[in-house]
Amino acid sequence: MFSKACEYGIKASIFIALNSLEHRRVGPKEISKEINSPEAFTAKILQALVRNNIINSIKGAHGGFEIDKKDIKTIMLADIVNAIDGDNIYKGCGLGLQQCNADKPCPMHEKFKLVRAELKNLLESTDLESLALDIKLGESFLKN
Amino acid sequence: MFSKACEYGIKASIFIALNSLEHRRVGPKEISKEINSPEAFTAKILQALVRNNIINSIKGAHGGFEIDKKDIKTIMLADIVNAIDGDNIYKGCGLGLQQCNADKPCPMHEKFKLVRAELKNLLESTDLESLALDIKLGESFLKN
DNA sequence: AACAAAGAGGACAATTTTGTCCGAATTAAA
DNA sequence: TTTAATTCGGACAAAATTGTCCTCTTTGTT
Ligand code: FES
Ligand code: FES
Repeated sequence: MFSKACEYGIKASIFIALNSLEHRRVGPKEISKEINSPEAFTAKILQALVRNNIINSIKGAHGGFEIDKKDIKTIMLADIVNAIDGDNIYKGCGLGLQQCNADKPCPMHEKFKLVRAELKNLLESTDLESLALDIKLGESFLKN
Repeated sequence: MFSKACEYGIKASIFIALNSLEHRRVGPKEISKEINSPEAFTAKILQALVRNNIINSIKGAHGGFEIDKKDIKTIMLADIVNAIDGDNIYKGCGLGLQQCNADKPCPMHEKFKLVRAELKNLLESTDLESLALDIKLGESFLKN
């Protein structure tokens, strides 16, 4: 469904949000440990999230990654997916036609667009804060 | 969403079904032309579909690929996806946890399982015949 | 029997994705 | 001002996916 990079990006963002709610900065080492991902690769993805203004980085000693507290509830999963995997999952044809076009649809178009719309709605309506709070309450987990 | 191999496999199966309804066998050359896919790679995927008993192949002169007419309405998209991409899209965790487990769910679990169920339903309830007939009626297309 | 027209299968190549490493730049603290 | 902790960026490596090519086998036709 999502690329590995995107999965790591989402989980990392949630973990950073969780910590930012408690004014803690975290680095790639701690993040990759908590989300069970390769450290160096995760660091690359964090860089991409920084470039896309989803998370902030503070360089130097006592640095790390954080998210402005006020932004945590306005950052949606869709923002992260878009930054890493692009918008193909929202807009692309399920059978890989060059463009999904209702005027010249692929055989799956009518049914597929419903699934795609539901996925889009999920991603656009889910914010980082609610996901972080679920973790905090022990109702969900970032690794198993 | 699906791998390229799976996209080609679905489109090829629909095209073969369409022709089998009219008692025509088709080969990789014609198939790849009609679904706009690389010929040799498509041939590989066709082999896999044969091994999975989704399509039949007839070797030798006047050979080609076909689907038993009586099977066309009972072969579901899910069968093809399963044969090529496996069942991860139905059963796997959206955030890549080793297993989707409601007792130790990832943060997306509750919402994601709904999308996944809808996708599963789509694939399990859509048969090759209906897709082939749509093409025949000019209501959908295998390339653009 | 010989030939031609197919699919089967294995080896290989290109591309993309995933992952690693290391040096440079930045910053706080001693 | 030195040092240590940290992110940044580029080069590199490994693995998976996508794609190509060539030979073998099978089978209908002559
Ligand atoms: S054309 Fe394929 S999903 Fe719309
Ligand atoms: S645990 Fe992630 S989708 Fe179920």
